Amino acid sequence: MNTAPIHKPTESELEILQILWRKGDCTVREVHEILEKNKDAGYTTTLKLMQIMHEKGLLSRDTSSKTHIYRSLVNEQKTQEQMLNKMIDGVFNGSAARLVMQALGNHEASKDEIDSIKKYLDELSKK
Amino acid sequence: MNTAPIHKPTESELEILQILWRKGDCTVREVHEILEKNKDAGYTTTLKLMQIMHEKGLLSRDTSSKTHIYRSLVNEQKTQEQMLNKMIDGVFNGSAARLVMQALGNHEASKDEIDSIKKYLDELSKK
DNA sequence: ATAAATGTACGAATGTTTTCGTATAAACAA
DNA sequence: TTGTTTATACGAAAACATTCGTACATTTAT
Repeated sequence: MNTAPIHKPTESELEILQILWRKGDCTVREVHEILEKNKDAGYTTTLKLMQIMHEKGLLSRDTSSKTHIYRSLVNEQKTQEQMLNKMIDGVFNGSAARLVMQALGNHEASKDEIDSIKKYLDELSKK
Repeated sequence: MNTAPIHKPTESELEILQILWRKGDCTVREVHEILEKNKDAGYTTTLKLMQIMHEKGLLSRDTSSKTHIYRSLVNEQKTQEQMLNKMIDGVFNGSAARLVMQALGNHEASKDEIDSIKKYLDELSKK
């Protein structure tokens, strides 16, 4: 037990979390500027979203200076895990294998990727 | 190009689609009875949901008899594909391999599953 | 024939997420 | 100093999604 994911993040919240996971701590403006590239929303929308996420306990923030700095409180791996499991159970009839094949089939995995997966599978087999 | 997914299905809609994918064409009652096992909602809720899905073009229906029969108009594979791609790009930084490993690591894949994935990977390698 | 069961239609309440306008304060530049 | 830019706060509208009640029609059983 590590992070407490009482609220599962919404779609928009996930976009923000992703930015924070990649970039580390950010101001609202920094997040907004990245968001803007793919999306079309006002600054106060992003602000509000992040404030709500803070209320929900998804983000912490440092308010010691005027410009607040936000940090993700939810673990990237855990979140990935949750979403995947949900998807496997819900959409792939509980078969991780089917999900894996679907993923690899489409996403044009590179040779290196395939090799690393094979290696990983060998490890799993041993156990 | 096959199915036209103008609206991406919501969570509830996905539950219904899954039933239709598994069972084939169904009446509202059939869907509802399955839904009820995991969920707690009234019959008319399911009805309304399916009517809306029909409006959206997610389902077709045969109204020739009093009891309407619904059919999914969206392709299971395509939908899985869409959801996966979104997840890979959005949550796994574009790396199918990372998703795959995460999926296999947690979901306690069986020996058979692992073998079938290996076989699949070998096929992919050849190309 | 009539009552009970089963069905659809549909409006409307509820709940949730997303978006934005406006107020206000602080920092900054002229 | 005074205006401009850059922040936060926050209420409330707008957009969706979910749930249910009620009306009404059609079967079905008595």
